[in-house]
Amino acid sequence: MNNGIANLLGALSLTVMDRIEQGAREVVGRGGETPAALIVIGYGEGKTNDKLRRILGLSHSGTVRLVDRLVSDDLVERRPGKDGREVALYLTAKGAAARKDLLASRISTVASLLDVLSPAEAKRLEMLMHALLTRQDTSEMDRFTICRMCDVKVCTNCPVPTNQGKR
Amino acid sequence: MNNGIANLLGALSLTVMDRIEQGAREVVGRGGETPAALIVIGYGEGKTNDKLRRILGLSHSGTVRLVDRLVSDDLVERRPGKDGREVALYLTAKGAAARKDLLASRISTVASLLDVLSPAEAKRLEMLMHALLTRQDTSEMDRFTICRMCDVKVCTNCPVPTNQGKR
DNA sequence: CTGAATATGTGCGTACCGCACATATTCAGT
DNA sequence: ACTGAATATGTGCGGTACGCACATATTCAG
Repeated sequence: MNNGIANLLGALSLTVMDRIEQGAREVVGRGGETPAALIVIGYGEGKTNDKLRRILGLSHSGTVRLVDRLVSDDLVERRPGKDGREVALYLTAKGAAARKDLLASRISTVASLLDVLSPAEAKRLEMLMHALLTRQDTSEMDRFTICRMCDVKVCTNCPVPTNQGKR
Repeated sequence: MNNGIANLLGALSLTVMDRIEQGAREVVGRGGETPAALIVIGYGEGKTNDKLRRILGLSHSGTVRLVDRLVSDDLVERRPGKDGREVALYLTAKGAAARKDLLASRISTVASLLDVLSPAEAKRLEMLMHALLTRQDTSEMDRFTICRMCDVKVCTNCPVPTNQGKR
């Protein structure tokens, strides 16, 4: 009977995402999965269109149009990939800057919610969230999708299983 | 320096909302704020269009079109309100059933994520989340917006401040 | 009784995304 | 080497979700 806790986690997650999305929209002027795409592309440069698609959980055409928007905003470049079929996605200088702002906005937004906790409480919460994520079954919970907005600079000791390899 | 914790909470919130939204789309066949609207309308029957708008954080016209969709799906009825200008929104029988499914889907989805925690861990997490929400400054964190997807049936001891009055 | 405030509805445009289809490249098997 | 399957991308088309500006109807304050 975790229903009360589930409701709490649902409400908390809703407000956290409301705030993150609002901040992201202010930074890049776009919504949906577009901000996440910018972060994912910068996470591993030269990423292919199809890998991006799977991480974001979008359809193929949706991803192409998303990249179209990023290119028209001068945030992303399409370069020829190793394989003649592939497209390699790279951030422009403007895109890298926007990505940096995006990550900073996300962290500061969420951190401001956490400020009401004492250091000891924050530490306990951290351990519980860490355990919660570590113990999930990764086969159905794709780690790149979970981490698609993460700032690896501040994420020491990532709890999501098998997050070592770049692939 | 809550940055590591902030990143964890961001990642957790993202996956929680991913799952809730996916379940909601399967239940009502719609996305965006439409599922939340169904829950909010059922939360206090006879709600006016404008109150719904403020809770969902949408524009006026966006709310009108959202209600149009709910009406065309036979989930909501527009009845004349007390004030001649107002419209009173009511759930149809189909709408009430869909709302119930929506809430059940949300709770079971989140609860399945929580199943990896021991009862003691879950209790600790509950207390921390409760404190986190209770201590927020409600003036900028509208409580109805936070709770717009909550199931009041399972939310005993709601942490969001001044949640007693209906207004 | 007149103007302001409130509440709703509409025309129009846009962002975001999926389905079906077309095209180009690579790979496996005979 | 050649043919079909698999892979990766792009496009036509449509639908959903939403905002801005405007129009309309009702209520309220002076």
